[in-house]
Parts: sequence; structure tokens; C-alpha cells
Amino acid sequence: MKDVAARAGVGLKTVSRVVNGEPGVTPETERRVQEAIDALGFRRNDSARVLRKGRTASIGLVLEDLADPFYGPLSRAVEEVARAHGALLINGSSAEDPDREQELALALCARRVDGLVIIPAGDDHRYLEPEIRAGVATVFVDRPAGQIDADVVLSDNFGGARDGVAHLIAHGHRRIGFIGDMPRIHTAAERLRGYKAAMEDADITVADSWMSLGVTDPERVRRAAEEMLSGSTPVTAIFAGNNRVTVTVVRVLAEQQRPVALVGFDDIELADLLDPGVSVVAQDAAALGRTAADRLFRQLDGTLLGPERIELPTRLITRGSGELPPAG
Amino acid sequence: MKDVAARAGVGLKTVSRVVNGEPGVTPETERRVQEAIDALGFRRNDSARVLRKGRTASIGLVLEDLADPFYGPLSRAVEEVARAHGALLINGSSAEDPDREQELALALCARRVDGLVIIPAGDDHRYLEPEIRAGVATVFVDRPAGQIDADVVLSDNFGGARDGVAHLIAHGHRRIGFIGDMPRIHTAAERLRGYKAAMEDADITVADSWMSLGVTDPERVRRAAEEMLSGSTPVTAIFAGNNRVTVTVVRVLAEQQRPVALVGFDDIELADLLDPGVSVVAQDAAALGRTAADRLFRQLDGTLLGPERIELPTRLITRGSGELPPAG
DNA sequence: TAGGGCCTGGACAACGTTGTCATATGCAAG
DNA sequence: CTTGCATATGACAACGTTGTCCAGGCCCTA
Repeated sequence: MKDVAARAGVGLKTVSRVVNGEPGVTPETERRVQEAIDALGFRRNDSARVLRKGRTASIGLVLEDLADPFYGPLSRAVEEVARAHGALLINGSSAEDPDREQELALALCARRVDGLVIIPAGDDHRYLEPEIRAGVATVFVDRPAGQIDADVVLSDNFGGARDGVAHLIAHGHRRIGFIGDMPRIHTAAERLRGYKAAMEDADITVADSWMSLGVTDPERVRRAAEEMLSGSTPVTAIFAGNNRVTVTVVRVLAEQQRPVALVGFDDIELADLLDPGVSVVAQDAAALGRTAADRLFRQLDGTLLGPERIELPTRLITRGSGELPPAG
Repeated sequence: MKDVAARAGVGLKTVSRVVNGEPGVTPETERRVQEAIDALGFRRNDSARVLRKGRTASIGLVLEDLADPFYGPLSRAVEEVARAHGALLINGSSAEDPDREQELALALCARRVDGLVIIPAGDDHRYLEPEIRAGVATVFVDRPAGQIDADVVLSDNFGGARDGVAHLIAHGHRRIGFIGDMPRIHTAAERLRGYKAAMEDADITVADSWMSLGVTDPERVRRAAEEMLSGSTPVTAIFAGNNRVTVTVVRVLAEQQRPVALVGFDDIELADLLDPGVSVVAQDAAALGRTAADRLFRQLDGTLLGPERIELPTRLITRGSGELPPAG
């Protein structure tokens, strides 16, 4: 900028004015400055600007795994909102590791992001207290924050799972299996709770062998599914706790002789093309991201009162697999 | 930091030394400083640090659409490499709009990212010349840069398409349709070239009605597919130019009476569960991202000679749809 | 024509950090 | 006891920008 000023024969501040489109510069002067800028290929250094102004016009997104198709639309929605507010998005993946989540969140704070959207991996977020006090807007998505009071945007995991299981029950099933992630993950716990509630509402006693918790890698999901399909009281339907589980269960069911009903949590691509189509309880990932980001910027505007918990509804999509009658 | 220094009763520079783990500080002093840091909840302001040091330890990623499942693994791979180099990833989507790509890339440069990984939307990247001269490492992925000489990492779109079409020919097809994106997109043009090459190699004259270019939204893809399947010389097989096209074509084929063979470019999830399984020419998105990011950091190390063009091989995955014999 | 107000332009400090250099302290060797 | 050296610490400038404040020139009015 110094060079530009020298070349244009004007003061430093005048260049600054031109660069930022501030008023109070003669067209003639502006032209000279613009010329110098072009000639030197000058571009404002936002680091210095940030240092001076305090705000960085960037927000951080800590998610679990970008390669998970569920987070693509979410991340995209957050970016869209950020863009609408003229902010850039810095993101990183925690890989479901609480330490990495913390490291990442703090690194983003050190970069002085204006706000943070976090899909938590851990369950203790007190480490963020100093940052929040220092003015970093914070919104948790998909899972609630641990040990601190903060904005949270999540799907109605409990209600969605309950409805999904009730749907199976309505189609005549009573022996219904549940395969889900570790209950220490909030979403998994809520979905399990929804499963149990639906079963209880229908006065069905759940056998332990119908529930498989904490399995997540395909091989173990496969084994879990196969076990609950054999045994002495085999299930006639399965409720899959997340998209990865659903995909594996679909594979297992394709190999079965008799038809087994299936409802999955989270939508999966091409679910309608399979035979039968896979019925799912769908969450709106984009809406989650959009809502969270909106809320973040409203925190920054100061138009918000206190932390809130927002629950977005899920939607049951029937495609065939959830409407199969019990067999065997 | 000033406050920390005051509280610990030491100089500014000593605090800086402690924060950065530099040597030359008595354990006793270090303890006092550490104590003050904890008490005040101090965290280093990386903006100021960046301003002073010149390097930001962050790289930018400009991609087309995060919600496209192809870019999830790519983005994740880039992030992984960045993380290994202690860098953060800032990203944004161009939405296939050249102006937006430029705006985004320049915004990232203004933030003084150390390097840029770009999936180009436009075909003129001369706007980056000043930045590259100024030392911003730059790598293009998936599609080559326009009008400038820069590192490029892409899949062998030509070879992949040629092999895919040749595969159909090997299974007896001669009337093969091609549905692809606008040829102004490099990947689309290359794949079309591959299709034509394979047909020519087999001495097949391609009818204009077999090729549909520039269609991209599902409704038009559907119509294009239906047209080439009816007509006077209906095709017996279709080569789909990208994952979105493939999905739509699968839907259309499911409604057809007679079996139609299909090979798609890009893998799609659950392709193996469909009936028939969808044969595809798969690119390794993660490898693309990893290679590009590696190259970026090697540019920054200075261990690179000049711009290079790296082509990654594709892989034909046979699952059934591409092995159907011609019918009708 | 003189005085006042407006408009343009510039000097300077400050943001928070780090690199450079100088100073102080302690210890060993001469 | 002095000199020399190593080590610990701090003072200060600089990174590039913007906010504040002031100066000078112009026009308008009385």
C-alpha cells in the first residue's frame, strides 16, 4: 500500500480510502490511485486489516467427517449463509475424536474467527468458555454441547426414531431389531430411546438380542444383523440407527431368503431405486446447517437473547422396505 | 499478551518465548508466565502473528459444490494433508460460476493463504498471475487451468471414457449413446473425446442422435435418454458422462421394457445393490485431492521444478449393467 | 474582501505479535 | 580481582492496515 501511495503520489490514507470505497476522494485522485494499484498488482492484506478492525469476517466449522454424505449439504448450507454475510468458512474434521475437536476449535479461535459452528465429538465443551466470553459466537449442531450452556440445533432424533419404529409396528411387526451407534453419542442415545418408547407404547417387551449398540464398522454391523435375524426369536424388521448402518443392513437383507422390513434413520442416495425402496426417517441436513449459521450471525448481530435449543422435525419417507409385512 | 506480561511481571518478549516454546527461559519464569496465561485465558492472536511472520499456515480450497458426493472425499483428502502440515483449510464453493470462482480465489489470497487448490469453473485464470508471482502456491484439480501455466492434477478422463465405451463394444454393442455435460467443461469434453475414440477404433459411425451434450438437469437428461432409446436407430447401451447423469439414467432404464446396458463415469454409492449393479469408470477422488495437496506443499517447500500435469488412472468397475448384451 | 464552513488529503498512532539487538547477571578462567 | 563468555531477559521496531485528527484550499455569503 505504501508503494501504491508513493507511485500515485498521494498519502497512505488516501489509498486506503480508494481501496475501501470510502467517500472524500476526487475522481482524478481516485483514478491515479487505481492506476497505481493495477500497475503494482496490489491487493489489500486482510491479515493486517483484521488485526486493526477486530472482526475477521470468517467463521469456523468443525465437523465430523466431510466424506460422510450427511455433512456435505450441511456444510454447504453453512457456507451459503456465511457467504450471504460476506464471511469465509474455515473448516476441519474432528474424525469423531474429542481431542482433535478441541484442538481444531481452539486453533480456529486463535485465528480469531467471529463464530464457530460445531458438530461435537466430545461431551465436555468447557474449554470454550473463555472464547465465548471473549465474544466468539458459538452454535452446536446435530448434537448438544456438553457442560456448557450454548445454542444447539438438532433433529428430533427421539421423535423420528419413535415414528419410524411405530411405522413398522403399524405394519404388523412386533419383533423389531435396532442397530445403532455408541449410546455415548447423543443422537444414537436419542434414537435408541425413541425405539424403546415406540415399543413400549405398543406393549412390546424388547429382547436384549434385538438391540445392537455401539457397532459401527460394516463387518460388525453385518454380524449383528445376521444374528438378530437368526436366533430363536428372529426379528421380522430392523430399524437402522444411521445411514452407514442402513447401507450395510440393506446389503445383508438382500441376501436373506424371506423379506425383512427396514426403516433407516437418515436418507441415503438412490434409496428409491433399490428393490424394495428403502423407507427412511430423513433429517434435513441443509436446514440444520442453515438454521445453525443463521443463529450464529444473529448472535453476532446481538439480536439474540439467550442460548436456545432448536429441534427440527424429521420426515418419514415410505418407499417400500418399511411397509413389508412380517414374514416367517 | 501485554496483560500476561504485566501480571507475570516479565517482559513482552518473554511471554512470547513461553507461548512459542522457545528456549532461553528459566523454568521458574516459565511457570509464572504459564500461570498468568491460564488465569487470563490468554490465547495467541494468530492474525497478528501472521502479519509479522508472513506465512499463514492455511490453504484455500475452491471447489464446485460441497454437496456433490464426488467432492466430499476430495475435500477431506486435502484437509488431511493440510493438517499433516499443520495448516488449516479455508474453503468455498464456486457453484460452477467463473466470476464467483475468481472472487473466492482472490478473497482467499487477500487472506494471505499460503496456497490454493482450485477446481476451476472458468477457463481463464490469468487473474491469478500476480498472486502466483507473489508466492501463492497454486494447484488445479479435476480440470486444467486456463491461459496460465500451473500445476494440474486430473483423472484420465479420455482414457477412462474410451475404456468404458470399449467395454460396451466388447459386449456386442454398436449403437451406444453418450450423455454428458457442456463440452466447455474440460472433463466433459475429454470424456466425449474418449467416447468418439472408442467408437472410431471399432469402426462405428456415430449418429448425432446418439449424443446429448450440455444437458445437466435431471429432467433434460431424462428426456435425452428417452429420445435416444426410441427413435429409428435406438441405442442398446448408454455411456453416462458423470455421476448425476448416471443416477438419472438408472431411473430411466428401470422403466424400460428391454434391458439397456449402462456404464457411468464416476462411481455412485450403492451402485452394487441395484439390479443390475451399475458398472462405472471410477475416479479416485481422494487420490486427486491428496496428490494436489501434496504437490501444493512441495511447491511451498521449494522442492519442485516447474508446473506439471499429473494424470491419475481411472478404474473400470463391472457390476452387471455394463455387461448386458444388446437387446431389441 | 474577509470570514466561515466544507471538502480533500495526509501525518500519526494503534492493533498484537515476533525478530533484532542490547543489557544484566552469574560463573569460570586467567 | 578482572576479564570473558554464556545465559536469561527486556526494549524497540516492524509487519500493513485503519481511525482520529489536523491542515490547507476552495467556495459561498455578508
